[in-house]
Amino acid sequence: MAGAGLSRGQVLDAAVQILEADGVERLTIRGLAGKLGVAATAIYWHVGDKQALLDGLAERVIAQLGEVSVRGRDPEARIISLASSLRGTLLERADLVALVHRQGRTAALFQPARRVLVKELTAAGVDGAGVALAVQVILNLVIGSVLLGRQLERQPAQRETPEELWSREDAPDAPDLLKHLSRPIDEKQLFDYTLAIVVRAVVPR
Amino acid sequence: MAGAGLSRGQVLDAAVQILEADGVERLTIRGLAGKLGVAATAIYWHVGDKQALLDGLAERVIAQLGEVSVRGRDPEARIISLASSLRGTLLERADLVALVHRQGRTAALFQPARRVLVKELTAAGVDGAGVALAVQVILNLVIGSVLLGRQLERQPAQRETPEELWSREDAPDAPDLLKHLSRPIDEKQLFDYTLAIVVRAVVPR
DNA sequence: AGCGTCTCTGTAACATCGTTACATGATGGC
DNA sequence: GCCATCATGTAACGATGTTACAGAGACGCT
Repeated sequence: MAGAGLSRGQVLDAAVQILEADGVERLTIRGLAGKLGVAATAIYWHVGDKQALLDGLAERVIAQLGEVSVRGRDPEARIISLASSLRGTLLERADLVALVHRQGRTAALFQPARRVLVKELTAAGVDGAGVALAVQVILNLVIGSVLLGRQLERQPAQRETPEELWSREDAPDAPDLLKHLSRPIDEKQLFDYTLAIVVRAVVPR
Repeated sequence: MAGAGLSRGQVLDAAVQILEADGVERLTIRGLAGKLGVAATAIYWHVGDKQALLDGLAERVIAQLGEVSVRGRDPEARIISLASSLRGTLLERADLVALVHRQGRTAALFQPARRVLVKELTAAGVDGAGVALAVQVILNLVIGSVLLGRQLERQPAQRETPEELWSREDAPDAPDLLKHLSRPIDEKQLFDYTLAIVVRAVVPR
């Protein structure tokens, strides 16, 4: 590697790999340098200190994961498909999203989706104040779902399983209720359900 | 301090203080010991390693912040007040909530609220499957809002202000829309709005 | 060719962090 | 008085982020 010369891009690439494979806490300057066959100081030369490294990663994630696609005929369907597919994309890279969040760049990550939503909602006949509000409502739903979903993925052994949290006294004369409460939650179903409610309330028809 | 003898409770108290004053990354074994006028090994004796310390903190936060109160006459108003006040309480200690989240104990933190919600929704006439779904929808709203709100608090200097994110081409012939988009978001208003939509859709009337 | 400058990399060190091995003091029961 | 348990301190290890500093290589200029 020493012969070919290092570049900022290569460093960030390797950092993303470590990040996705081992998590943030395992992303270390020395480890990154080792992966690249280089001394730690080379990292400092190309990308700066660790804060700059994380900023660079966030920037890259924002550029790569921000893109969205819309499908569907009516505004309601288009908005739902947008939010749902965005959630799916981000959930596949939930660790990267968490990094962006930690770096305080969440707003930037959602900017492309925000633009599209503005367009769709305006086309649907929502007025200025309503658009600004509705856009944020929908995006909050997405980011909330992603941040929560990440926890369920990354920590497969939640301390308490749903079964342990509920006892019979919580649902005195309703074994049916208890059964439903103890069932693990299908996050996707939950999201789709909430999304449908919100979009239906926000989009005029 | 050395004369009185140290206790696990005192250690956790001091840890909470550091946590709220300086943030997680500043919570260090040596710093904690120093604050207590004690050697680092004393911490290990009383609470174990750092993982155990964080677990203990999460446990304490869960016990203290989990409580909820409900006010209002009809089920809809009671549920809204519950969710809204829970959000307020958690937002005041958003760093502690983030810690609980990181420890994978989010479910436990919300268990008291979950119990109350189950009761309220059942009283409102929602059936088993509906209760399980509605409870989680509402709580996801709360935790999502808290996790997002924390970022806005803790990092007062978001990299991009709302004004910088929008240019005139985003709203070609609608200066009114652009004005609304550029305005900073009132998170509380946003939450109340979404909450009202969701509760109205979930509670039969 | 000689020289200087700029770019890039390595060596070595510093402070800080989590953690542990080990010794030492205190305290109370026998 | 003696010993076991409790509680704390000293000193060290390895890992981390970071920096000072030196050197290699390329390139242009005289």
